Amino acid sequence: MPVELTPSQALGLWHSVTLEQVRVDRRDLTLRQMAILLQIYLVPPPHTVRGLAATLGVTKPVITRALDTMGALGLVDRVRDERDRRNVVIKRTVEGALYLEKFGDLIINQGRKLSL
Amino acid sequence: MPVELTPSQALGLWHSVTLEQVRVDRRDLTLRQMAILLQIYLVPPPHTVRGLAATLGVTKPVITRALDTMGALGLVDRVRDERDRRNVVIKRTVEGALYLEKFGDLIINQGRKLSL
DNA sequence: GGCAAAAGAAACGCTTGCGTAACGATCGCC
DNA sequence: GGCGATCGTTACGCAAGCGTTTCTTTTGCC
Repeated sequence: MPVELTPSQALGLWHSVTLEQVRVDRRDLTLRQMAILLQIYLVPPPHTVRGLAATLGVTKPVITRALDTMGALGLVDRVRDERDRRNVVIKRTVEGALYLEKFGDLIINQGRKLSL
Repeated sequence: MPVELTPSQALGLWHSVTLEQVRVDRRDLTLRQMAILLQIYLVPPPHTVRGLAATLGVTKPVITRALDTMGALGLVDRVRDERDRRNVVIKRTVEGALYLEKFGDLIINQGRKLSL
């Protein structure tokens, strides 16, 4: 079931959601951090640094840094993979799930408000 | 005409758009910069630093810096208001309009691809 | 057991953004 | 004409992100 949007609706939705998010959230995640967070929570695990780097098309340190930051915010967690101790498996957290749930509600609510 | 989205659709849309934007765009605007850009292009002018700061709920230097950056990228332009020379009027640019047009297309296309 | 390959992190120098505070230019108004 | 208020910018010290390179740990394989 695709979502059909007009150009006005598409940008209008992004506009209102972005605006509201800036107003409400002190954390101000970057676009990359948001992409990583959504990837972790919407795509079935396991997630590794290397895998995320490949998916996003960025270098590994970018992922490491983003995980540092979002880990400090409690949005994700890192656990060493015991079966291959070179790997780190990125874990979801309750707080991260709540964060995205709230964000999803924001999108839905702003979508409903779209007039044009 | 509101846009009705399920939670999966809302976050899924954000996920795919964000991901694609990270992969494609080297500019990597922050959330605040994006909010400012959309505000400038979607809301009727005139736009001032003070007005944008109030709308976003941030301080004026935040707007000044964002305009510096986006100005250097050619996405916006600044012109002194001749009727009240304290004011600066923020102007749209062709490049900025193109940027958002492309971004809108991205949203629409990713919306169409949504499956669940 | 030895060694190249792989994964993630850390180090480096740099750029950009932040919040607060101070500043210069311009206005309105008495 | 003077003067407080307003607008946008700049300065400051700091935190966070960047790309590249290097390092450490661990693996797989001969």
